[in-house]
Amino acid sequence: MAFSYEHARPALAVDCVVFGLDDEDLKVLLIQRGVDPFQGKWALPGGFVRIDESVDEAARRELAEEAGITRVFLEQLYTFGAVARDPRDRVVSVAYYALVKLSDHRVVAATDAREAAWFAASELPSLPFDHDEIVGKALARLQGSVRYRPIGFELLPQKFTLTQLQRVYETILEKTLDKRNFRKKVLGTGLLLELDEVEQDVAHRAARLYMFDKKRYRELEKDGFLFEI
Amino acid sequence: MAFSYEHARPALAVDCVVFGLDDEDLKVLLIQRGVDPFQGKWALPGGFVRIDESVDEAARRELAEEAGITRVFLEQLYTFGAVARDPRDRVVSVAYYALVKLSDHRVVAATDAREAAWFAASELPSLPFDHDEIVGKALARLQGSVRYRPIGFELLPQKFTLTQLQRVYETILEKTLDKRNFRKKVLGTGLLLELDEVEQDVAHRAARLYMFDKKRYRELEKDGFLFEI
DNA sequence: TCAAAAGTGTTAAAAATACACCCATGG
DNA sequence: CCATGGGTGTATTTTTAACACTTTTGA
Repeated sequence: MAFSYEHARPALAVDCVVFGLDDEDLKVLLIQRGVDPFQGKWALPGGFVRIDESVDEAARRELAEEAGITRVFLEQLYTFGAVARDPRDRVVSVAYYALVKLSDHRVVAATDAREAAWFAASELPSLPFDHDEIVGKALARLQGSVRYRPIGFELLPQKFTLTQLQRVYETILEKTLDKRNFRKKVLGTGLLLELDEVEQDVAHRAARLYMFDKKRYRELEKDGFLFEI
Repeated sequence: MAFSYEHARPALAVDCVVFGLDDEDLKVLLIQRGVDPFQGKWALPGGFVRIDESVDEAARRELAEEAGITRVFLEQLYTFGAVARDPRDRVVSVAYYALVKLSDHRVVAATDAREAAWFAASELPSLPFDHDEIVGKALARLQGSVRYRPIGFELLPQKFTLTQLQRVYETILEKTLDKRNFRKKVLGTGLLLELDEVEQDVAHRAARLYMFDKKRYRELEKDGFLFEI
């Protein structure tokens, strides 16, 4: 079956920059390409947009198919439309970035026999197409967004310590923060629920656990409240 | 001549939200559609991406063709990819927003006999496709960007008074600002060149003219300087 | 009892805000 | 001479930044 159009059409693809955070650093998920061009090379997960799905749906589908990742924070990043960004065909790609709780996705499901693996964002191999540029833009967006929107929580388990949260910000912003000032500020937002629980199995005083109060955030947001760290 | 592909492909279009500022308010440029669907209705300027041009180039070309607008600030906004956003065909649209000096484009060149006109952003007619949503997103982006990036100047003549600049911010942010504090802040950026000129033909004391120091901004930007009003 | 991280307040500096009058110009 | 907008400084409040020790816990 073939499809015919009066004018030539670019192919339309999606690519996803998936971020995760572990004890060491910020990670990006890469997939070993199963097809040419660049077969065997590490690249961003992605694929072509089908005719009967939205572009957003395509991004979610590719994440699920290629990495077994579902129900994550996913947001459109930028559309890359240079004529020669793909050496074979004209392909325009809508890039997305995702934030996942690494604890949930430590073992990446490489579904169709393709390898998937986490790489430190600061030590990525050189990537095919314009994927280096896409990752660069995603990092910049992440750094810009994390201070003004409550998305840092997406990288942590549902229950987390304030020190873990501080590490999220320090890792993304690439600078150290003052512990007391940080706590003052995040608790000052009124968006952290203090739980009657502490972390388990640590070889020192156990820290209190908190949750992000998403419901309250949505209410405040309606009234024009701006999150800021 | 027809083009045939193994898989069905969405058509790829661009749409542009062009902002201008006059004495009254913030304006958006609309074009009367020359073709179906929605022939005769006011809509955003735009059109299909050609196979041999980048998406950015397509946006600039459409602006030039449909409105005679060239050499303006133009930036990608968001890609709209819902399946049914166009009632006839599957069309994914990469939206852009542009800022123009209305003084330069007061008379819009309606090239191919189609009408073009400026509408107050707050009183737009209801637009076809998802163009209402696109304009909404463009306004939100403009409001978010104007405080952190020196783009307000794009709406003014090269030489402007501080009162004109203040009006840019007041109009976009939809709130009044204190004159003394505003001046303190913009002059404090060190990015305004004070000229030895004043405005002409006003029935009161003539205000001093300033220019944005783009060269100096680019230097400071390299060193991590962040513009902020 | 030691190591390791949790938890906690105050002070100083900087930035943001509120606020009102005189000045220059053209009509 | 008057109407119109141009231009200017200070005091207060709020926000941010700097900074160090005691507590808890498990090994």
